[in-house]
Amino acid sequence: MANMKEIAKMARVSIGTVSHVLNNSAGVREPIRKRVLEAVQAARYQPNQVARGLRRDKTNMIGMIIPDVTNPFFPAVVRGAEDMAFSNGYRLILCNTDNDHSKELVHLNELRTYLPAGLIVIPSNFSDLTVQAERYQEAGTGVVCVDRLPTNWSGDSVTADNEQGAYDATQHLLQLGHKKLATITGPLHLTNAKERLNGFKRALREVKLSLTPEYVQETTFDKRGGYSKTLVLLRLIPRPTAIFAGNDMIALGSLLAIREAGLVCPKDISLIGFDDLDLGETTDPALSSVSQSGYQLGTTAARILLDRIGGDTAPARHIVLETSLSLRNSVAAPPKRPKSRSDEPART
Amino acid sequence: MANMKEIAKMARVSIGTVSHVLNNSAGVREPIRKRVLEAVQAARYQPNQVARGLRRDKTNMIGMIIPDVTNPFFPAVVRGAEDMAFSNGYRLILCNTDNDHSKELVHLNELRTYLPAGLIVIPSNFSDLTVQAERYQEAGTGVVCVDRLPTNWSGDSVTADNEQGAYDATQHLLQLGHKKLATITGPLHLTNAKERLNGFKRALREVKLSLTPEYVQETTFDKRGGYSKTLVLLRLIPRPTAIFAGNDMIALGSLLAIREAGLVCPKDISLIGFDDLDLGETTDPALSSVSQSGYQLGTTAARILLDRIGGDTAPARHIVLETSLSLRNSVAAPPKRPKSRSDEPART
DNA sequence: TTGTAGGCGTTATCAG
DNA sequence: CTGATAACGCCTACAA
Repeated sequence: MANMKEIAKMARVSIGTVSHVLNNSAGVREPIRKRVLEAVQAARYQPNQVARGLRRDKTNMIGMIIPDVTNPFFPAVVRGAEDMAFSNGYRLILCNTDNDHSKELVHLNELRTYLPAGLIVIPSNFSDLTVQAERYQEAGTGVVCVDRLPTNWSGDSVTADNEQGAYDATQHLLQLGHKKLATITGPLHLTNAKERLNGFKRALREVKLSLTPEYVQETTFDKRGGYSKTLVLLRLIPRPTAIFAGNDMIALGSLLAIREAGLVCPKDISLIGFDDLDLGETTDPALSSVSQSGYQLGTTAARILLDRIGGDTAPARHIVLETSLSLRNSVAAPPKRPKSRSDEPART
Repeated sequence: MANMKEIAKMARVSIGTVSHVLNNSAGVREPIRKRVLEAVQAARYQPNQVARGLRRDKTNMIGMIIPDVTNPFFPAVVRGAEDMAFSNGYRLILCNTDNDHSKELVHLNELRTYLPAGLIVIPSNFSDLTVQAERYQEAGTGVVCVDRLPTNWSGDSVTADNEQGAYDATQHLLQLGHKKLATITGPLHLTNAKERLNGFKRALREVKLSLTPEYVQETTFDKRGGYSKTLVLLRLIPRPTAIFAGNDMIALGSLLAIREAGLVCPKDISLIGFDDLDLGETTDPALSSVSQSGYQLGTTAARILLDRIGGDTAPARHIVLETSLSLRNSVAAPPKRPKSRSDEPART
């Protein structure tokens, strides 16, 4: 592969001049400049990014650590980050953690030796990120946290307004007349799960509805979790008439459980999710959901990083993106009359 | 960040010895070896991958070029590749092309300057890959093609047995008694789409059913394409009683169109997809599909690459992974009696 | 404005 | 078996 020395020879200039032309680091007289550029063209020369990285102590790569690309919500974030990074000349190194904080640690340590220009992280459960990020900061490498934050995170972050989104969803259910509202939350040590629960609670509080502890079920952010916890909820007496699911995967599991129990959504029970994944459109009924843009989460995170790379030293930014309610067919007013006495509160 | 020089000083040896210990490139006497390792531990030293890459003219990164992470089938491939690569000490640089071959070209050119150890590509439409790959081969960098191949691709490849999978699906429909079979294919310049069509044709040929040209619709591999082409099919007289969709996204679009047309799947019309995506489980009816493992596609591709990196110079390998039929509720026997005369063949 | 040369952190070659 | 030392390709003072 052609290198600078060859280009210099071809253009009959010194290697330093070639570098100057390529980086605009010194005013090079036009005729020479042109000669260099022509040589570059002719040889289809492209600077070796590895050598450049070594010299500059920084590469054009942005590390991205996520739980799992395979999980429908994350690819959108990745894509957003990739688009923004790419159009600014940066490439993404992608690492999966499976929500395993020790795997995250390995990636964190490893990645630093690639001299990335920055790091975008969707932290795993019980992330050590705060400690590790300091080592990056020392090297002048920015770290942006996305979607959920480790406890005590004080660096840059981009999240959705989980609390408000959950509040809106819950309020919508309340307005339809639901009184027996349940929620299936994600792991409550994740900030996004906790915030969503808080939004749910706030909406109930506002209408002075007290929270039945059994109506709050915590599980993992996946279909299986939603399925099993829904079975639990459906056995309760009185049975909830609406479920706010911590995310769409949980909601999907719920839907399956509801169907299997011989109930009909939304006639017997309303369901609303969070994330507004594409696959919510094709379920039956189509899933109502709190919409957040993973793509925008990604672009925003990359944007912040690019600013930091560009020398922005302002205090940490905490961007919170708005959510909106995406209403489809999985919500309706609660059933007028309970089907049987067993649906009534067991007040006797 | 600590470097070799510091470790050498700490262990009171030369920098060369440190390198030898770290790479086992020379038998170092145990006491010294131990001293070095202790220093490495103490300083939490990790070799700078960029410097190493420059020196070796090869990094520990594997470039991966795909159409779009956001497209449900590809993340699985990415994940498979990432897992295999990671467990062997390699990292993935991910690039999206949006099926745009000029964007693919940019990535292909750019990526080379990062001195990747290898490249995994899911080619875009009209890919120039064959030409570009030669430049990689010259540098001794392996390139593996996945899922679909550019025309004339002669390098390593990993694909599913698209032809057989399509054949199996079609045969299943035939065995249920369907005679009016339609298919909605992906872009036929993509090898996987073409092979799937070939499988479909072979199954028909085998039972001496002639192919009605209007029953073959070509479109893009997405929901919208499936939707619009299904509308076309549903207007045909006689109307097909079964549709084999080129992939699950197309099938999803089909399902929506069928529903909208007031028909019921599978009672009025059977539907079978390809890929067996997770989201096919939650549609109503649950989607039958030809199952292929994207994950395995990814791991296999990475495995080949690792072998090449390890010095394997055997002739190009063309791995074809088996598919299986994943039967759910979207297929049934054709309706016994046509609802109206218009469903009958127009033989008069 | 252009050229020269040193060095980024590693590895590899070659003496000792 | 261990230690100097010269690259790898590029950038950047600094000198001319």
